[in-house]
Amino acid sequence: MHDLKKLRESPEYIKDVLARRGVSNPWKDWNDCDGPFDLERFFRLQNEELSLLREVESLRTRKNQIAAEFGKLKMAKEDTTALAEEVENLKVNLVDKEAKLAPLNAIMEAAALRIPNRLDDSVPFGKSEADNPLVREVGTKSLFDFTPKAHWEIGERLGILDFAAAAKLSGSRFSVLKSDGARLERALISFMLDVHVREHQFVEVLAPYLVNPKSLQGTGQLPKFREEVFKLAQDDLYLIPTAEVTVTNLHRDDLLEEKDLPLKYVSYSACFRREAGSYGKDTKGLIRNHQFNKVEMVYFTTPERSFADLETLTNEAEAILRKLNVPYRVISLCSGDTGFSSAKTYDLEVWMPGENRWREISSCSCFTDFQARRMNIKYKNAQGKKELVHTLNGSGLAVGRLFAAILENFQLKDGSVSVPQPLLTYMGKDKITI
RNA sequence: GGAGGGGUGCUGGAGCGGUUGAUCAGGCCAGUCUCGAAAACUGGUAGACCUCUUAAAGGGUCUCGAGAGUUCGAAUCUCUCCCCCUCCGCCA
Repeated sequence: MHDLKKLRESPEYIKDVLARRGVSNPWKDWNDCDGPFDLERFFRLQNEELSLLREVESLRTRKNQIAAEFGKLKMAKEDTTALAEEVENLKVNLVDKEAKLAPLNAIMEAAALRIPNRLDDSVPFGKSEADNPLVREVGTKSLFDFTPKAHWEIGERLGILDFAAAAKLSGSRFSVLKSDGARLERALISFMLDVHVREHQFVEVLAPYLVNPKSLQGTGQLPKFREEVFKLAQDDLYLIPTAEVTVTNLHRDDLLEEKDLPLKYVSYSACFRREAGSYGKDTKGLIRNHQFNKVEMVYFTTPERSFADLETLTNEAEAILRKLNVPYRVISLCSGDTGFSSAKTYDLEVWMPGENRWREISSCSCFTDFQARRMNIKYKNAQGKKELVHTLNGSGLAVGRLFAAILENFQLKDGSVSVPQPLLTYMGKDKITI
């Protein structure tokens, strides 16, 4: 969420925010307000809201004065009928004005929640993922003297992936891991957590998978991505789409100390996404499941260093791929492809020889103060002043996709898969065979 | 699920319906003292928003778990909801 005062005082600011994203009307698809909503209406309602607020406040001022005088008169046993009469008329007016103001407040807040974060100057302009510039490519793609298979073929043949069983249990876009598959998944989770905790000084967190709507709003999943999250209707609870939600909300309404920043957390969690609107896309394998495992990294930092921290965070995610020797590339998301709450995002993509394409495996973003403002997360700076923190997060990494990348990159001609060296102690073997 | 207790500022803890945004203590910050520190003493210590000013200061509104109500006036009374704690039952 943006600073409301800034939005009001500077139409130029909001126009700049939108222009950077190439968005002309952030409310285009907004259906919960009566009638079309655009910038013009936004500013008009803002003015109405403000003048109404001033009226309400001055009426309340008088009301409070009357109450105080009333008390004094009562104490002195003097006549209060004149005041009683005045306040009675005043209240009729006040109630009327307040009744007009409340819905206006609500609609303006909802409108403000739909304005995306301001992109950093370094974010390249572009329309779609086709315009994302390559930052670097690391590792070399293996040469196969056979046609490499897709991970679902390898996995099913080895008996470590069972999509038929998953369909029986739950439906499409789920997976069942068995034997060395289950163990590999667990190995990857442990390995990544260990690297981040031991080598990158993260604090490990294990948090609930069910959260209240307020937590989802804090990180910006609501109201914008309502369609994406699973909701438990009876309880007003939601399944987290990422551990970013729980970990970032850990410090909601907190006041942090500057000396403790950056605070670095890493959390494993299962993640749940409805994947509405992606029917028929990536229906096979582990790439796009309703439930998947992910190790997530979160930073709470200062405005001065947040973009430098984004480089560090990205590098920390990359470290996993370098250690495993999986070829990958880093791309910088262009304006059209950067997420709603993010000011700048790097994506990590791994090479999938079976599919002959790159696949996103991590997304590292700097949210500036966009999330912190909604969550009211501040820190005391050197001058003792309270200031909003900056938040960052990145996958470190998506486990299912990494699982798939390992099967595809380290598959052998005989259908077995060699286990990368760092995973040997976790797997207890160097090869997955039938 | 049953019975009971409780939610107040950074923390603890007060608060007959009337200058109580809130006594007091602790913490924290600053100052005095000191070579320095401790102790002692003095002062300061909520946030959001509106308004005013070049700025500082000032004025105003709202906030005592959340929401609604009673009243001229609510932290204080009423209702609903949420959360926490204790005991019993059930349970991984």
